[in-house]
Amino acid sequence: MPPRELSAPREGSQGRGGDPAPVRGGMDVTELKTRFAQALATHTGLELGAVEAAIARPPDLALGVFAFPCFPLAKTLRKAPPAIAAEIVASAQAPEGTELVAAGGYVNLRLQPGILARQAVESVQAWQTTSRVSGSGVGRTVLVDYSSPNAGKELVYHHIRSTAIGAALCRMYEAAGWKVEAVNHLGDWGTQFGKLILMWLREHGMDQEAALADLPSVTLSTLNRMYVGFKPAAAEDPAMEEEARLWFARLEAKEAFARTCWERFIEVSIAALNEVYVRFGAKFDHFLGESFYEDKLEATIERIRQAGILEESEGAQVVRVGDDIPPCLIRKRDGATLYATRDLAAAIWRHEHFGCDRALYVVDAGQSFHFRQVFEVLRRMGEPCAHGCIHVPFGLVLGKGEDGNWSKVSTRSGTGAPLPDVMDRAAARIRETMVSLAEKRALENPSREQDSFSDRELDQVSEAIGVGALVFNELKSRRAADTRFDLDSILSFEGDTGPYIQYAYARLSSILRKGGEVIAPEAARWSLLCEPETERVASVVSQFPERLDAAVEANEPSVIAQFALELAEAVHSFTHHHRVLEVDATPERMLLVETARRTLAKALTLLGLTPVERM
RNA sequence: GCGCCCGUAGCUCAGUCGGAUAGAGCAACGGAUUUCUAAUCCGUCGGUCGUGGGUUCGAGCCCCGCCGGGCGUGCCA
Repeated sequence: MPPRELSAPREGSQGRGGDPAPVRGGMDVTELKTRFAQALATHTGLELGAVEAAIARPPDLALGVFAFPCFPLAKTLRKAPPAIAAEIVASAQAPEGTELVAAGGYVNLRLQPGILARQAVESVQAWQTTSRVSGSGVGRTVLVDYSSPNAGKELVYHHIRSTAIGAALCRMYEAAGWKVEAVNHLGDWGTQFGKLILMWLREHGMDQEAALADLPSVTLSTLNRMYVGFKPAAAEDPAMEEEARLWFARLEAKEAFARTCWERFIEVSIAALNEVYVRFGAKFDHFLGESFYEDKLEATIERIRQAGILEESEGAQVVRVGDDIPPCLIRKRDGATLYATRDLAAAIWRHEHFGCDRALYVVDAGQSFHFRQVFEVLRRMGEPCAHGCIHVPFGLVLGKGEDGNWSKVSTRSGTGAPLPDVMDRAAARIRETMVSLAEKRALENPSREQDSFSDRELDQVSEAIGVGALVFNELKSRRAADTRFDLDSILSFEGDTGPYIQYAYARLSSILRKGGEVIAPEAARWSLLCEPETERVASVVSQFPERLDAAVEANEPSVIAQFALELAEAVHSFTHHHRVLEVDATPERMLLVETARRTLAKALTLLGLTPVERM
């Protein structure tokens, strides 16, 4: 029985050269917020923490960078909020480089021209030198269990969801200072391997020696062919079902022939998986499949028994986990163990070997129930790993059916198609677009010098944009939402898409290429970076660390995806409104362009997209 | 039946700790190219935030009821 069936799979930055100058004398965003809070606290008699918690961001950057609502004070002070705001502004001292403005019931903190840009530049320099965007996770370890497909089968499109989310989470945690252990809980055990062994034997006339000798020729498509072929073959010869079960029993008994075949099948599967994983930068520190825990199950059950929570119920062994949900099945009536048993053994083993503070299970929302049970059993066992276990659920990948309605995975809509094939198709479509666009440009503007691409570059760029577009589509919405597979809108250069962000990055890169050297921040005339479009870029850039922290705490890659979109929009607006090269403010604008570019590259990389210099 | 998730513009979605006029993209319509990539930008149109109560100075957000949809629910994984 395959673990985690189709509908339920478990599933570099390119900064420019040049050493960033050391940051000094600057004030980053959080520091500024604290100073603002201090100024307010002394004049309101409120606790610093309470003030800091109340501070919000105004809806419009023109109002300021921070806002303090005075409404809650109205009752105690017995004054109208606008009057309170006016009083605070009159008496409190604004931090250096800022001014306080009363607006309605709010006290807003406004920055002097260019301060925002300076903050952005210094913020990026700070995280660039430590190569970590935020330090909130330093000293802690997180284990991320993701992708976790069945061995012996090809990845199909919907596997992209767990893989993209999990891989992004790994990089996000790393960027926040965590030590990350990425684990692939491969479905590498069960009767399906009895079927594969039997099929392989049949293909060699039931001659074990011949079958063994031919093992090196096994590829993923061999496995796939046998997997698909078993059902029709067994329909003709019903005895095969029993034979397959027998072969799995021999595998469990470590019988040499079965074991050797199985090892080769797993080896081929992992190699094939890695070929796909590398295309979205998914990496695993450990492939620890279900088979790995087989010899640890009895000890796990013994531990449950010793905790005094194992009960007999209707012939099975169970643990009661609450009044509102059914008990967690540990051992079936026939003595066999279950999915939950393996997850319990895995949770305990992993915690003992990796010492992780947090363990994420990036598995679809359909298995919420299962994880609730497993985590509750761990808690009742008194296992220390229990409190750090977090199920990170996500919605379905929907495809458009022939009737035009969105529905679950199916081969026809493309969501059940092999994942590498879809990636190839996406890359090919981007390649076509690039070529036809180049032709169009040459026609419309024959005098202008056009970028030309070698075949190799064209391949690399279209791969990065095409695959990146697929990944971005899976990450841009909240995990809980279902995503929709519609290649046309995914690959569009317009709207909330990967290519739109890539284009912003390529534009910035192009400007930097043509602009040459970037000045040191110490030499910058900050007040020249004061237009609304310029400040918008600076504002978004300077929010990166806090947004990353929020994303990590919520285990939500979409927070980073939305951030990347916001930054891309700000960048497009900026480059459209303001010339960077050959103007008075060129040195300063170049500095901002470089800062935005580095930030965009980092955000894209966190999500699993490869930034492209030209497109 | 019970549990979990979801319901925001015609469509797809954001909306942070409850805070200022609920924001984007697509679609539709109208503009912008002597300009570093127009794969872009700017504007117009479009909302009883499913619904009825409650808490609050203030609710898309919190609480309760109802309606609609999805997923799950004892020997699969």
